[in-house]
Amino acid sequence: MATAKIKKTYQKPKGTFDILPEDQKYWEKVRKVFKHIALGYGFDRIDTPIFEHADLFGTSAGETSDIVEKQMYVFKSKGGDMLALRPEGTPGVMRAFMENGLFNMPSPAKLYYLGPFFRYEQPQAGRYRQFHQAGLEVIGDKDPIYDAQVINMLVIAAEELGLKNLNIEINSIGCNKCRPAFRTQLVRYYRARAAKLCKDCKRRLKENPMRLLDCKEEKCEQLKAHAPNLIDHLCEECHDHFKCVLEYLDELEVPYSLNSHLVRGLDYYTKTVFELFLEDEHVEGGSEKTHQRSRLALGGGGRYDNLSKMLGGRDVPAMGAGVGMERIIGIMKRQSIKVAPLWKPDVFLVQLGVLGKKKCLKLFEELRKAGIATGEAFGKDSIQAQLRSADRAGVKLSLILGQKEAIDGVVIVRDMESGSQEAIAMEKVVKIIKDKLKK
RNA sequence: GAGACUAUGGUGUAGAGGCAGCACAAUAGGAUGUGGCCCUAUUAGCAGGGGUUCGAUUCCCCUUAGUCUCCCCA
Repeated sequence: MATAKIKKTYQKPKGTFDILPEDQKYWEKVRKVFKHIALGYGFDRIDTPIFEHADLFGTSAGETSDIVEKQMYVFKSKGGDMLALRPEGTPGVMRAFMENGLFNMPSPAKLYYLGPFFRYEQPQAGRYRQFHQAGLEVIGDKDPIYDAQVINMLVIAAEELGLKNLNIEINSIGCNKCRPAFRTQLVRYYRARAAKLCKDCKRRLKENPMRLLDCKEEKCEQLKAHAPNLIDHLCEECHDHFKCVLEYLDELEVPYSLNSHLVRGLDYYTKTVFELFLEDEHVEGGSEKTHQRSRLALGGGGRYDNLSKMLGGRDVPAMGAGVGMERIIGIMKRQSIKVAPLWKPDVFLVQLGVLGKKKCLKLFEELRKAGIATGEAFGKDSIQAQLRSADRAGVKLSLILGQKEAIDGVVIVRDMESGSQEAIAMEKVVKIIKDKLKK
């Protein structure tokens, strides 16, 4: 596909991509919808650094999480500090919240962000080493109503972008009170059957037993079926919390399904965890057409009541979510969801001769100030070439300003569809064009 | 970290062990001031390295990149 035109060492690093002009409209659309929704729910924007102290992520996500173990870009800065490109958004936002004393703002703080994140991985469908996420965080309130609202916002945003067949998978992974007991039971269950586990799970059993629940190896799946169930072991508080979340989701008519094996890979999560999926059905090309049904994760999140304390702060409950922008855009493209171009000229300015060219420069300014999208091909001097450009730009009207017209103080307005032309006095051009475009 | 497939102008493609073609796009023109259709010209390609061969873009190997699966997730 893309052919090497430049030296290999100058080419883009693996897992990165350029967002070319033709794609910008999708990005702009996603950003716009997300911002609009965030504002509609009273969220304020926050931007945190692209890199942070590596420990911030290590402590929050857990040293044995995949993200920290093998996906983080860590580097030593000149001062000797170990820094890391942010692999996700939540720790940075929580850090900013604590560091800037945002708990003194009206509580809870409702924050949103958009930006690039970095994880070292094998690139594949919708997965890059530099990717973009849009995120929401509600910090400072433990009420389950925010769990539901944040989840709902993600669904609303996806729907507004034209995505269909969305589904939330949701689970509760308990809190510091109930999870340890559950974990003990889980370990006991699996230890008795350790011989049947895949090699990854043998490791998980020692390091992070909760993750045993989302292994997809067949033999582990079989064991999972009879493993102790998280939801049966929630303490009263967690149980009630979860029940409330589900009731609120019902009230909002958010489509969801329970998934007792959803645990998510980060240590800071408590209680509610969820992922947003799109059930995508598409036809694979090739000689034998096969209907592929795939579940694509668009985003996810959960409650993280422990994070603040893990980072050495006071006890601050919080709830957050994020979506992957390239995944959303990928689906928008695959489903041919129409997005309006960012700019399309309404009129085209055609200039002829030295004097005409000069006058056009001024006329262009007036048109632009009046909010009329104006195309031009000032570099071309032949009328043919310019009209050809006008045609390709798909404008309704062309304005022709040549030597003769410049002297007479008029502009020729040509209707590109009918081919009819009329000379209009320079002073009236802007107004008349505005009227014509309205029709 | 494990595996599968792919690699021809900017894009999409054809091709054969012996001169690399087509379409689209781009650029310049087409009786000196009028677009679309059309015509002419120009620009531009076998990912990189090695091997087999008289000769390799074609066959073989390696590298790289891309796509995809597992893993994990966004």
